[in-house]
Amino acid sequence: MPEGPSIVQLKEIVAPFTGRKITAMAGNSTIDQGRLLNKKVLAFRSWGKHFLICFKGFSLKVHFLLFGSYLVNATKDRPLRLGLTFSKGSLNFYAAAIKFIEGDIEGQYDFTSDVMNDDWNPKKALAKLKENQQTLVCDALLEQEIFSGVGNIIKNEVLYRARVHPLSRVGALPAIKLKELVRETRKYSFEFLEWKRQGLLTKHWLAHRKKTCLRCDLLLSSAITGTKKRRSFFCNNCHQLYE
DNA sequence: TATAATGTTTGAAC
DNA sequence: AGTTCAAACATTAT
Repeated sequence: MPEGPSIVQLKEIVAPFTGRKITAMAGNSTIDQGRLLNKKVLAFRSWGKHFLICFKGFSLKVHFLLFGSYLVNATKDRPLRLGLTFSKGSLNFYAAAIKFIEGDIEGQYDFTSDVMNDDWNPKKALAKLKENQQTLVCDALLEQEIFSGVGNIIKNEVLYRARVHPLSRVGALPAIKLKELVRETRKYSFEFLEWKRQGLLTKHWLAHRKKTCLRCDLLLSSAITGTKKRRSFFCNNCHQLYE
């Protein structure tokens, strides 16, 4: 359930718990759960795929990895990782990686690299890309220090829209194409969020897990690509390979 | 029902 | 000592 936009949606869903005190904790998380008792949530924040629950002096970082999930005011038949009970309602995490972060969140995260953040800085992303000339674009898009929050779906959809072959070298892309990639990554991430809210995300996939190219009507290629070894879907006809 | 998948960290092996 | 790689984790739609 990861990728940045899904975490932004989670923030929206739990917003009513802001300012609430935790009255009980449960679950198999090995963190010092007692520390959370009677603590008031100051804010829910996020950085890429990191979901952050901020308290005075520390924060709780929740990462959903590949299979993590959450339920609000509900439980399911799976081992509970961490359950937070508020005076009115509860927030339950399953199969997530959870840790404390000490001190103020500011300074520990560079929010200008988060594609969903108001402080997102496309120029910085572009500059970082230019420092990675040899990197394949399929890897570069998944680089959290450059595009925090981008996952495999966003990668595939952005490359399809920009018509860039996943095995292209960053350094081989014309400057204008590189800019387009950065712009499209931000744009698609917000479309992802909107479609996710509507429950129509998968309906709008153009490339990810698709079999045929909507532009060419040809079969899409599906291959594990890059050093990150994640699957890419691309059309050998309309995705341009820059090398 | 077997498989693949919206992901990252860790520690062994080169 | 730097780099690569498999393992581990853990769930569910297709």
